[in-house]
Amino acid sequence: MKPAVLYHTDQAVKTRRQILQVAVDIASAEGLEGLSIGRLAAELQMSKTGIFAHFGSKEQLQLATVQTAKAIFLEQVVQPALKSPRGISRLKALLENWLGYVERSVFRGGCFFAAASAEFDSRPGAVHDEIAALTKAWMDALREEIAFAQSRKEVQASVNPAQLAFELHAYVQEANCAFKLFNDKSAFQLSRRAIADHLVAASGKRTLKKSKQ
Amino acid sequence: MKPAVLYHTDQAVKTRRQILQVAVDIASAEGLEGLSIGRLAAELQMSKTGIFAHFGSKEQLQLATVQTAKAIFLEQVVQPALKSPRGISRLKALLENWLGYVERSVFRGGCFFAAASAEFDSRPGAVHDEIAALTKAWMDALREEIAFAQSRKEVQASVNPAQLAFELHAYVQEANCAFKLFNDKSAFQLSRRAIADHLVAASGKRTLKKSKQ
DNA sequence: TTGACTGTAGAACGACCGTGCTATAGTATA
DNA sequence: TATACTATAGCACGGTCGTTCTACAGTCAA
Repeated sequence: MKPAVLYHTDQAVKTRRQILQVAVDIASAEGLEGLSIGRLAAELQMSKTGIFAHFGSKEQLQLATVQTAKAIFLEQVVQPALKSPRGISRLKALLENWLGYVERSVFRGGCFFAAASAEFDSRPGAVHDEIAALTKAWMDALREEIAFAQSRKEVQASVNPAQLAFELHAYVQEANCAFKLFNDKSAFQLSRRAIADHLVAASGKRTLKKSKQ
Repeated sequence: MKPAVLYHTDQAVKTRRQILQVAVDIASAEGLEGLSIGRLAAELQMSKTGIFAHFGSKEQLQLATVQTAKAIFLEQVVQPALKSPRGISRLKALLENWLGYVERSVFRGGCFFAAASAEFDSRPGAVHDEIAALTKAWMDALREEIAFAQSRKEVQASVNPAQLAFELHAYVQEANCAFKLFNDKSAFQLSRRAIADHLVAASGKRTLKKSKQ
């Protein structure tokens, strides 16, 4: 592998960004292995070398693609949620933004990380490690938000934050899987209902149903 | 594609079975696309032609592999649960057997169908359709068992069977994903806890905790 | 003993893979 | 205007893929 050339010019940065935009789209639907350099070259009307030189190896291309997906995820899911106040409110925003990001097909193949996780969960390497780290960070974020909500009495003290995070994450993941496999949007409805009911239960309020607002 | 030869001799049936056993193992860990005929030939010390002739095409090999996985799943998860009486008891058995089948690594790559779903959810074809049909059948089985439990008053009338099936399925799927990605068995504990708590809630009994038995 | 048929091997095909070498047009610097 | 360097192209390599054609040893029926 060539030690990944220099490439610091404005144009090079722009080209690299264009490549990665297409790469993320392909990878989300056909996997990070299915993402081939020849395929990218054809799609971008460039030579294979032209693509390759920007990364130096297939693995580096995959890692850069994951970083690009991470940036999109942060922009689409996490950042908008930061406008909501910490605690149950932000937790709801994170989950709802996640569902929205899958529902409106930000990535052609559904959640990029769900697809990448399934693809790399049984093989070693830097790509696996990166995806595992990012997934863990997301789970940690959910758990910490729950813990914060608990400190504000928005969530009952008897709730185990890791347990609740596991369950909420399971709901959104399941929505993604069901939607992609059956191409049926009703999975989002089930997921939203599961989240809402569960959060009500965790809050301890019997049946709230805030009338308006 | 050659029209998949005749092959009805005892020996041919045996060979085919041996091939598929290895195929299922490879496919669960490296995907149905990663399952290559050359790889299979090397593993079985046969020629590529020797393998190929049994199926006629890669797609037929993949479909046969899915059928083999289905048979194993039925044997490991569904059949043992049929010993439990219908209703909440059998529902619990189905879920627990599923967790056990992942936990003891019946397939090297975790749940075969979870992996195959993620791999084929974004592409058309017979393999996708078969996997979707099998996944749907499993979901239907959960839902029907819940509906039966409801008819026996084991589950509250207010519960929507499809909703509960979605949530329970989400828990087991999440256990599989977390276990494979992080190689951490604690996911099973979280999953079991989620299932148990949820079934208690659905049964309507406030906090049962049957003392012994 | 002959002949048909079965299961497998060997070799080859065209296509695509990731990667490396070399050349070159374009740009920036001197 | 001459020089250095950047970003990309062209081409080729060895390898693997799914697939096909042909050959052949083994078995079984006549």
